[in-house]
Amino acid sequence: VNNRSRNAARSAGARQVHKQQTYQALLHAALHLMEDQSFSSLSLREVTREVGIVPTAFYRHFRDMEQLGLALVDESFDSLREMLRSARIEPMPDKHVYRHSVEILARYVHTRRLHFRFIVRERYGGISVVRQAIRRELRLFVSELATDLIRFPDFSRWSTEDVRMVAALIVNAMFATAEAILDVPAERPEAETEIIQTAEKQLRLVLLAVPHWRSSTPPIGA
Amino acid sequence: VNNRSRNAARSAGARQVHKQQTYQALLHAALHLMEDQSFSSLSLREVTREVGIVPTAFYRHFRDMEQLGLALVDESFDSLREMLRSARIEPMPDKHVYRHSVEILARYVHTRRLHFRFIVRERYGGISVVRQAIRRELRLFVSELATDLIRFPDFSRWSTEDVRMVAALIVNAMFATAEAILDVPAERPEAETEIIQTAEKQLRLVLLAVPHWRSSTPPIGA
DNA sequence: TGTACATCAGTGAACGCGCGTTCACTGATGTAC
DNA sequence: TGTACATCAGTGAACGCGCGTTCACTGATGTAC
Repeated sequence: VNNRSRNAARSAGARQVHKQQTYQALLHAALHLMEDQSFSSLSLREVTREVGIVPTAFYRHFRDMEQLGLALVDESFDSLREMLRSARIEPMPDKHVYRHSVEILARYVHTRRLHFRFIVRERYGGISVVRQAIRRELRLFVSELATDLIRFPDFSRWSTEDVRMVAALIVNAMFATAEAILDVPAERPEAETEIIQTAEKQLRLVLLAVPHWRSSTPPIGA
Repeated sequence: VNNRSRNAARSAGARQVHKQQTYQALLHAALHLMEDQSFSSLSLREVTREVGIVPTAFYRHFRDMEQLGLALVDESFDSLREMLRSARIEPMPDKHVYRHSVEILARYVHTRRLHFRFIVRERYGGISVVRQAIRRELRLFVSELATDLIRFPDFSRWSTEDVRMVAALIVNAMFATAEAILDVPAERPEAETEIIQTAEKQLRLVLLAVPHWRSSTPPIGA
């Protein structure tokens, strides 16, 4: 008997499963409602209405909207990290490495549209707590990209700080590209091609400079 | 008599002057209140309360908050253009052109703090009408910078499109830098030095690539 | 397996509040002669 | 300059509305034996 109850507690019961579904529905409803508005102008009642539960049920899942916002930051950065992992794993054609990288970005912007939109929208704009959380995650994200870059021979003698500088530049360009793709009007899908071409050129330009770089604050011994 | 009335109408009467002052006070109050919140979460009543007029008096100046937002876009981009003009007019030391450019940016971020914050915050985040207006102004701003760049010998054989691509990259890095400066905590002012150094390096890196660039879509005849 | 009790996701009524907007108004400023 | 009328920035009361949050509740699911 004791065993059975322990197992029931360990594996998810019907109640737990259902709660988890509502939780996910709240996150998705919030992202979905951000089509035409920012997170800060989203109301608790709107979100619960979209999910189909009563406003007070919200408090079974989050203390307030701020906490929901933080959950969205976590979920959205999971998508970004997955993108980075794709870029690492997929075979990179030496010839078209820039094109291929930008295409991975474009693909994730489409499949994880709501997550990208959330980060782009709330990165500078929204409520303080969410903005801080995004800023923190973004710093980690830049570091992860820097770690990837440093493996390439061109960066082998670079200082950590300078690699981060390049990574930050690329991440900024990447987000501007993501925003541009998100903004392509439905009636002009061909606009995306131009955006991708521009992003590819920007990436190519930045990495073209790398072999010629000489830091103004060279590492000790240089 | 007729003359006098015409002159009175032409030169600003006391009433006109006072109305203009209230108008400016509304714009400034809105920018000021955006310290801890975005424009979309700003209420008409908050703004009039800050100015010290009754809510209904707002309608003597703007049809609604959206119109006030558009006025803020115009005013803010005037500040940005003034910055570009500074960069054109001031003598550029050949040796430290990157450092100097970034310092002009930093100076304007401080003197026009509220305008920069407004653009950075509302560029991706806020209400649609304001976002569209910023996007439009930003495209013009990129073109203006491209026109400035194209005067430099390194860009002489570049296509217009490619110069715009570089200008857009620089403007994005510039805004990321502006945001970072705006975000420097009051108790750590020395953080700004690092931000400026990074921005300078990014600018140097991008322009280092320029002489080595070969467009993948070369102009006819190349 | 069956029963008695505990848990807890979701309900529904109620609250006080700040909001945008309407309307008729006031009184200082401007205009006409 | 003086007077009579027009303009219009700002006033103040009032409205209906959606909001976040409280509270006591219900009833399906879970637990103990």
